[in-house]
Order: sequence, then C-alpha cells, then structure tokens
Amino acid sequence: MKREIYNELVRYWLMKSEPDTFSIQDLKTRQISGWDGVRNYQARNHLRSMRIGDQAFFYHSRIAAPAIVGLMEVVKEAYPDPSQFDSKSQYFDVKSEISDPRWQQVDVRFVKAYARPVSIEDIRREASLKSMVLLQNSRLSVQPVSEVEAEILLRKLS
DNA sequence: GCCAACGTTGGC
DNA sequence: GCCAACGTTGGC
Repeated sequence: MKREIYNELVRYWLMKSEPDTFSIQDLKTRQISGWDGVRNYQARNHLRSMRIGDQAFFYHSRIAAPAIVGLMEVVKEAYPDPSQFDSKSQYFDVKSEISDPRWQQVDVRFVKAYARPVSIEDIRREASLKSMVLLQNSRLSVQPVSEVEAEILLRKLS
C-alpha cells in the first residue's frame, strides 16, 4: 500500500488507554493532552501518520467492559515523547538518544464523552465491524479505523 | 488474577 | 538470522 495514499484516506483512529492511568474524564479536564507512553513500533508509526484534524476514538481498555467512550481530535502532529528521556518516568527508555528519539506522541483535544459507550462486545456483535483492527489485533494501542467503520461507530454512539 | 497472543531480546 | 525465553497487553 502506498503510504501517501493511505495517509490521505485515514482520517479516523482508535487509541486505547487504561482509565486508571488516563481516562476520557482526565482528557475532558485537560482539554488538550499529549498522548505519551506509546512503546510499540507499529503504534508509533500510526502516531507519525496522524495529521491535524484527524479524529480519534478514545477507548478504555483493561476494565470489565472495555469500550469506546469518547472522541478526540489531533491538534499537534508527532513530536518526540519527553517521557522516554525521563529516568523517573515509567516510560523511560534507556536506549533512546536525544539526538535520535525512538518514541513520539501527538497532542489531542477533547471533543466529546459519550453518554452511551460502545463496548467491544457491541462491536463484536456487529457483522460490519468484524474486520476492525480492534478485533483482529487486540494488542495494538493506536490503530486506524476506516471511514466506513467510523461512520457505523458514530451512528451507534450518537 | 489468569492466561493467550503477541512483541522483544539475546544466545547461539 | 533463528528461535527459546521472557515481558507485556488486554479480554475475560
């Protein structure tokens, strides 16, 4: 797949967070936050592909009923994640050089928190969403969502 | 809290 | 460069 074309098409993403660490309510309070701590190359590459204005679903993971709970918007494109250089951070990476940072983050802005989240169980039940990366590659914390999938999700969430 | 699935590391 | 061992993620 050609990267440029792929980037043109992908306007929706899904980003996971454990609510105990960072929740949709935390984002609502802060309004704008860096999405730090991503330490997986595939996820990082997705962060690098994000463009200002892209929309991202906020997903709460590792809870009893994992679900899409909100929507956010990319307001700053990828830049080095400072936590990789912070030896006191849980995200510290001793192998990352300041001159050649390994990990990146984007800034996101709160758009909305949904009164009725769409759970992974809901998604699994929906045949038209069966090819979502969420179901195919459950460990990827930053993932693309197709336009068709996004439209279906947005309809369910409204 | 368990454990399957997956990613990374490092010895050879 | 293979692959066993290990570590992490995340649904259940």
